[in-house]
Amino acid sequence: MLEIENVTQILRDNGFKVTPQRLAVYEALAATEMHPNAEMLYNILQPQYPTMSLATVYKTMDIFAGIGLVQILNTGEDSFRYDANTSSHPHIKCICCNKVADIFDIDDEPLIKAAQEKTGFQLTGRQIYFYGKCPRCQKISPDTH
Amino acid sequence: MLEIENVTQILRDNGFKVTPQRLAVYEALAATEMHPNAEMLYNILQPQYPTMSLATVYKTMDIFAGIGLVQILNTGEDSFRYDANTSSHPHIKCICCNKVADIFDIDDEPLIKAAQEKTGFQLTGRQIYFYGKCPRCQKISPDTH
DNA sequence: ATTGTTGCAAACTATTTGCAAGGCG
DNA sequence: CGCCTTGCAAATAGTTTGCAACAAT
Repeated sequence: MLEIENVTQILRDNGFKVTPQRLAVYEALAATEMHPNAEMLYNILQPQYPTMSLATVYKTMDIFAGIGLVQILNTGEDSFRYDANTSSHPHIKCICCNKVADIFDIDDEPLIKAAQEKTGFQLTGRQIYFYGKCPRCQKISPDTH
Repeated sequence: MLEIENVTQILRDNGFKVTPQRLAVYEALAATEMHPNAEMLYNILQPQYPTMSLATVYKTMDIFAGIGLVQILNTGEDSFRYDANTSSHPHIKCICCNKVADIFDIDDEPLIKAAQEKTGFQLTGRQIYFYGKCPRCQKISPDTH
């Protein structure tokens, strides 16, 4: 969730060129809450950037992930999703509508500390995913699942 | 981590036939702690079951996951890993040697409860992955990462 | 001017599927 | 014996790569 100037700066600092495509990809990701995968991003960008290619989206996300501008989510689907919020927050996915949401303001420190102590690992990251039925889907189809 | 008789029973109860391949796949998975992906399982089984095909491993894991005999792990690799222990325990992966280990006896209830309250979801499952450097790799290459 | 980037198409890889032969119930 | 399963090969889908034209520095 950075300003374009900051994205520009971070790209330059890491030896990458600043291109309209890269900024557009970042803006599109930062502007949505849907945690899109590469194809969703490509479809979002298509109208404004008709020559944008899926390969560019992938290459861009690869670079962004490498320099800490985005994080990659594995919710168990066949494709990766992306999040412009790089803080290590848990995510939750509705098993009915497939929406992926953030969970902020939840204290996972005790769990992390316990994991570190139990395993002796030097922890560098984590991914926490919850699955269930969202409030909306509970109303629509209360019985399924 | 069930006995073969139990696996047999569960397959039958769910209307699936009991075949040597299915039992072999289950045994191979239950016997290892490496959290293998389909290809690793295939390679493990190959010597004893030379006609075993990768497709059979995939189909079998699909059935097993469906009837709760295995769980599928997404550690962020390009392939899924499998675990014969279907309890919802966290996993930890070494970013150096890529080993995936279980974390047992860790209390994730508070986090789950908090997630449920924050989101209003009816939770049905979760996946918790930690990443870092294992004790062994810390000794071998203390500086990297 | 140099070097990195784009965008197309082709390559690649994990997984799934169609189908004929075979095996379980 | 009927139907499900196997195992091969082909298909599929997400992602990556090669490369020539192009653009950022």
